[in-house]
Amino acid sequence: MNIPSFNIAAVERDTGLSKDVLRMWERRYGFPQPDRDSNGERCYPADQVERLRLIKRLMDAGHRPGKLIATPVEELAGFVSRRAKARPDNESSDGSELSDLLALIKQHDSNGFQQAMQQRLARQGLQRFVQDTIAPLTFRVGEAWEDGSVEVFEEHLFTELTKRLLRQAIAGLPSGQRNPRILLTSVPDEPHVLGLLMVEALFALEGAECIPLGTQMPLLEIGRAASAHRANVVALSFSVAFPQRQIPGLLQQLRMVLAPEIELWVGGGGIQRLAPIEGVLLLTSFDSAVTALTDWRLAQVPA
Amino acid sequence: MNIPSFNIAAVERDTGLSKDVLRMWERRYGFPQPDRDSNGERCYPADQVERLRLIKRLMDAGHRPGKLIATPVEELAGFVSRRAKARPDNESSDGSELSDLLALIKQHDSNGFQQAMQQRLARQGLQRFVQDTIAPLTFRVGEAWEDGSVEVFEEHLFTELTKRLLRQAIAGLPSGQRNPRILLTSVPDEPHVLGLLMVEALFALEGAECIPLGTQMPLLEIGRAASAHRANVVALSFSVAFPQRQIPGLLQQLRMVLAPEIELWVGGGGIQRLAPIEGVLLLTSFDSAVTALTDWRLAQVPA
DNA sequence: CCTTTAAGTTTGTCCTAGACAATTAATGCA
DNA sequence: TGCATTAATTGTCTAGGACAAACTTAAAGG
Repeated sequence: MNIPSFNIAAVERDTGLSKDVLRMWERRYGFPQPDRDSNGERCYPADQVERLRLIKRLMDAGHRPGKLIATPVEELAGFVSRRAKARPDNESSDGSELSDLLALIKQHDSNGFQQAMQQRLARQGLQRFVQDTIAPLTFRVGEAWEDGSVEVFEEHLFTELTKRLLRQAIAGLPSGQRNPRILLTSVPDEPHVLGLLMVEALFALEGAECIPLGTQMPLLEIGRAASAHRANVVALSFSVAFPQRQIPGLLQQLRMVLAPEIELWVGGGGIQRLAPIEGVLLLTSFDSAVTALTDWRLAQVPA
Repeated sequence: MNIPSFNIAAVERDTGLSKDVLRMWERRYGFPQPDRDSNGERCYPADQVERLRLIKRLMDAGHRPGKLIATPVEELAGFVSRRAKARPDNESSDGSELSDLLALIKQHDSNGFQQAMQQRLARQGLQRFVQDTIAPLTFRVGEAWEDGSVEVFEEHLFTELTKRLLRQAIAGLPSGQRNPRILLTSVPDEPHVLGLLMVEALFALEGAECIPLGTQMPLLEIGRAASAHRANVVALSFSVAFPQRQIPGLLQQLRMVLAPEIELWVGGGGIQRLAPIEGVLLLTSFDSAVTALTDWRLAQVPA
């Protein structure tokens, strides 16, 4: 019947823009400009929701809302990711292989993608597979998402299939009593798990005992879990999408919640430009993660 | 230094209670009653956050907020889940085996749990493992979470380990060109994936081609994904935790977004008490899911 | 006595509009 | 050119009012 129209809660869900922001933009910029139902409540037409999603995507890519909203829709499509722009086209032989993998995703060829990845895993071994295939490929997918050449559902498919691959690979590794005990999780509002799985694979390869708790653990729960599992280390991951400004406060709070003898390691795309924090170890690369593990073991020997 | 205190956004994150609700309760019931910082903004002490989390848990178990807030903290612990109360103690031999599995989780024995589950999988086969082990165990964990005998992080551990098991089992099944093509996902704000994995296992066993897109797909994206993957069926899952009242509206919207020849199947704990919806097939049990698949195939034959 | 209908409570979400702090951009000055 | 200060931008918080949907309880009917 009537064209689907969205109430403010639905728009928040579908765009990721908070109700406060939606109302504020309407007040300040005059967009969006939803209809009102009999009850005076906002009804967003589908095309405005679509434009909002585009704007959000470009904002995540580094653009500013004021400019974006002032720009007519047609021009918006021309905006390109800052990241993608900044990176020169270093199409090494490896880069083109990654492009092939990406192409499989864009063709929605799940089986082909899985086979190609399995092959690479067998060829490279788990460690190099994580560092040289999954990590750069994830980055490429993020870029492509930003510049609009990959749809959301394609990104979801990639993530889901890659998660399965990694979990399978991890399950194949030996387990048992190992050291240190590393608890892996993320804070609330951080649902991305790929980074955690990648680092879990590396840690497990190095002989650590990994305790994967999934994502989105409330801070107080992380503290309890660490005690209950007698963890030596709590490892968190923040994706590039996580609001940067919240991270320092979160880490300080968590540091206070956590027993002092438990180390706190933090990694992921979201912490690359972060100032150092007392009592928190920032892992800016996979190599630094492995180094952290080695260092921890060295520090234990004297004791 | 100072005791960790939470601003309203942090409390929303950690409790799942929206800012609006937090402010409303304060206005109506006088609880919570946060301090104010120099800027007049709410600062929730840790103990109030803790009580809010307890209240939220009991609300999810079916209690009403008005009563809960009026009740002193000590008594709150005595409240029990309605579900758990309703169910008589039918401790069959199978029930006690499930209790053993639950006990492993409570002892934080990941390896023991994984081994026990692997054993059951081998003994029962995938279909019965899903129906007779994973499903009732998930239910038991939900109950135990409601009555407080299982911590949040224990539930997370259970979920994570079970996800791995299921994904591994699914990966072991044959794949290729099969029918029908079923796209599996969930709507935004529905992060629970276990139900989807269970039904994916069943569908895959029956020879369907499953396209897992993970959770939390915006409605418009689900429509696009269904077209792009040429799906015959879109299958959604709603957990018991999902706000019931939103479901009918969501499904109607999705039905409009979706091409009419694509079927929409919906299952999960959240739809058990739902009124029928035009053009949507409600799967209230695993058996009905398998039946739906059979019926779909029968309907295709004449064409 | 049980079932259904009607009235009354409870509860969440939405509304407006103002204030301010934190970030980012732009200016002036060395 | 590089750095410090001012200015613009932008998100989040606050307050209290309104209302509809969900749930409870009371009343009426079979």
